[in-house]
Amino acid sequence: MRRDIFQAIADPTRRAIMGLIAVQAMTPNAIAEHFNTSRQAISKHLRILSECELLQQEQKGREIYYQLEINKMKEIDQWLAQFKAIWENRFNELDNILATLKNKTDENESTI
Amino acid sequence: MRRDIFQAIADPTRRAIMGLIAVQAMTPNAIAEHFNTSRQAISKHLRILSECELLQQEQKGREIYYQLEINKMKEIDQWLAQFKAIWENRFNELDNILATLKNKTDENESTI
DNA sequence: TATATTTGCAACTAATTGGTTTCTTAATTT
DNA sequence: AAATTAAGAAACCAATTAGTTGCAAATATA
Repeated sequence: MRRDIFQAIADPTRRAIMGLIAVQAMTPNAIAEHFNTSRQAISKHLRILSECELLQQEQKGREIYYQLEINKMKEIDQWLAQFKAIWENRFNELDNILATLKNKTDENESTI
Repeated sequence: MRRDIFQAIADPTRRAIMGLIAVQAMTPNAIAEHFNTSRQAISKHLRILSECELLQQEQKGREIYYQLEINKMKEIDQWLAQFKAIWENRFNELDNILATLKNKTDENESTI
């Protein structure tokens, strides 16, 4: 049952939960009200997110407020960086091609 | 069998495949040599990636060269943007607090 | 033409997943 | 003190998943 953050975000309900508690901490019951599934199902999702260290929790009486541990999300960004490097590089290459084409056009224009 | 890009990247083998063919196109056999699993298993992963529109393929004789469709990866970046906005915002807030603290210190120093 | 190679597809299996129901614990309210 | 509320845990179920084995189609080579 080794879980990682990529498995955590694979489920659409979990992604929705993450969006919900990204800014504001919420209790499991409050979260469950936003979905069609049972509180227990949400509770299991919260446990999975928790195992991935994606949650902060604060107990207040018998309520537990969960909030997204936003710093953990940087791990996805870091993984994505290798691909971002490629698409930005290709964009720059395209940029160079366009610039070269433009220069050639300018040269042609100057000979008119 | 509705697949999305988040499910595609949930599997560690698939993420490894993606890293492998991000820069250079490769055949299924060549990809499979990098892993402990069978060629058929890799083939299934490629099919899943394909269904998520994460692959470009080019047939050359009886070989098929697969390459990552890097533009599709931007979808993850777009989803991540909402969280990035939060962590950058919090960083700026921290920045402001530090700046305020520094100003106060400067004021105190000027009264010495 | 016969054989070998590359690949995809279908059927099957074991493990995992997301969900439900039921139960327990702990904290509040009446 | 009794009833209610919030939440986690365990047992179970249907669906999905990642993998295997076996096979068929297409291309290349002898």
